[in-house]
Amino acid sequence: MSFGQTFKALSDPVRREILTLLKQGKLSAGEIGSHFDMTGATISYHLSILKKADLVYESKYKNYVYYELNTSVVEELMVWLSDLKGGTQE
Amino acid sequence: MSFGQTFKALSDPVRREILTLLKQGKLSAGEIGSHFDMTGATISYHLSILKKADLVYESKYKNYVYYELNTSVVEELMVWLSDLKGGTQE
DNA sequence: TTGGTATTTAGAAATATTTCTAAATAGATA
DNA sequence: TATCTATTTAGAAATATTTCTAAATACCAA
Repeated sequence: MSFGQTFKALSDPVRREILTLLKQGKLSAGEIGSHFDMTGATISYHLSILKKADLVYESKYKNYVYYELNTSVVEELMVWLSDLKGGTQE
Repeated sequence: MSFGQTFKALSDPVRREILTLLKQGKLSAGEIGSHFDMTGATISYHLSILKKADLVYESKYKNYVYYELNTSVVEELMVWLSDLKGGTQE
């Protein structure tokens, strides 16, 4: 994981919306795609960016690929931001 | 402020290092530039991105332009990330 | 005013990103 | 096996980003 990669992943509105959808729980690539007016190939591209940034992980069942939020990386970002702000609890 | 703009600003390593330098306090554009092996024009470009993202604000004194961290936007990002993770205090 | 220092703007080149269409792969079922 | 559905990969086009050099602007000081 690199902060650059993670922040870049979060800079795109489609990817932020995918992550918001995944707050609800695991979804397949197709279910995610149905929320957007884009081709499956484009959604697959965005999912690959989120995966490389470790913001999601994937699991396979039958011929579906499911994606799920990885909250631990979100926490690492919060720590970095908190440190930037100047101290953990102020 | 838009989250997209702010996350994009944070995705670049030079800009993250500038913000880290500014944890110490206010610095002029030239002082910031002296920490990098880049032209002043390039530093000015990065500062403009940080300014548009509201991550820094600037003040002028004599013929210097000083930059300072704006922590309130950092807090807004933390709130967004915290919500993504699912709840404020868990 | 003239010249000096600090910073930004303009324009160009190299590279990266986002999207599409078309083709490829993976796995399920008839 | 043959075929269908779900998803990813490849390649291309449009756009955005990052950096530079050169020029412009801003402000101070002699």
